[in-house]
Amino acid sequence: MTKRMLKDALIELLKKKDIYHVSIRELCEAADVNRTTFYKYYGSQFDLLADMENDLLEFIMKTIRKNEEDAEKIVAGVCEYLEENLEFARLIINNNVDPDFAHKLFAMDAIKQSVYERFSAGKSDDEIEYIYNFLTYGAFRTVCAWLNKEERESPAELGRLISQMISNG
Amino acid sequence: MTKRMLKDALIELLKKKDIYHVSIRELCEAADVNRTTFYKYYGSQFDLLADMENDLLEFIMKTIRKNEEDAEKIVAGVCEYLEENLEFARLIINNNVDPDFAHKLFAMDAIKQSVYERFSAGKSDDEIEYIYNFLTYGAFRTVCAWLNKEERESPAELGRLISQMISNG
DNA sequence: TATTATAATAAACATGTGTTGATTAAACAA
DNA sequence: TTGTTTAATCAACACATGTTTATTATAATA
Repeated sequence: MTKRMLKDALIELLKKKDIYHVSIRELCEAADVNRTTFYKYYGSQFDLLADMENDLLEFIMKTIRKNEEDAEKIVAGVCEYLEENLEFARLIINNNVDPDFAHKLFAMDAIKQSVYERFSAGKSDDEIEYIYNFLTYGAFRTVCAWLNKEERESPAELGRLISQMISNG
Repeated sequence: MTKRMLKDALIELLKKKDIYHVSIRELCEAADVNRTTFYKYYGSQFDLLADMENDLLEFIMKTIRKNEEDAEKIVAGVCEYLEENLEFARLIINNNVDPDFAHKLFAMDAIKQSVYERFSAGKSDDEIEYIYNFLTYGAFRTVCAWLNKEERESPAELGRLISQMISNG
């Protein structure tokens, strides 16, 4: 598949330079794909990276949905997968092409629900929405910091820490 | 000043299209600045935008540092300024050129200190660092959501809400 | 005033971008 | 096999990018 070759080539190139300095020409050359073909699928390097981001998201969603128990288990599950694909995950996270990636990663019913259950008492819808935003992005950033560390706690431990922060402790 | 003209021109262009579709040629034309001159100062559109981001940060820091009291007042102060420059602030926030913008915005001693005072008991340095990350990015995202709303609460109210979320309530 | 840094312009060049229209290759059903 | 559809290539195009080298304004200073 052509798309696969382009993605693989981009991963290689991103080890040497950041996304802004990857030219479409060299990308196509590395992937051995015609430049016209690239434009048939993507509009830019960023588009391609965004597509790879979605691959990651989809895979995580599939992996996770089996055991949608509580927030702690979900976060731990996500982290486990991210750690298994450490290089790629770091690459996606640190190139932040999509400002809504955090939202997509943690916008799961199970999490939203647990936020509502925990915090909805006596709060307006607007306030709850703020809280939900606050928590998902806080959690996301925590996961990023964790991923970029060399000596990481276990995914389970981080899940515990984050769910503790969410319900505060 | 040449830089000023480039910045003003970019603001105008960003009202019509996003940063990826602003060409340096048209930018220079709009600013009435030679293209070579542009490259003397900046490497790309993104560079220019990042510089504008720093302007915003610096101004906020100057405005805020007078009354570095508690987290609530600081957040309220930041929001107040952002609201006064609503168009520009939205533009910067929604174009997220710098993934560390959140950190820069809230990485103030007063905030860090209040996090430490509130949460350091019985926690390792690593944990505290996670918490600090969690809270600053959560707060940042909340401010973003607030800024993008049409009918916003007052800055003081948001400051209250965020400081509540930080110390949990 | 003449002198000397500094900022901005201008022309030009090789390379990258995004799009077109025409051609070839591969896959598959009739 | 043939014909048909779809994917990929190729050549060529106008335009943008990033850099260089030389030239002209515009200051500030002696």
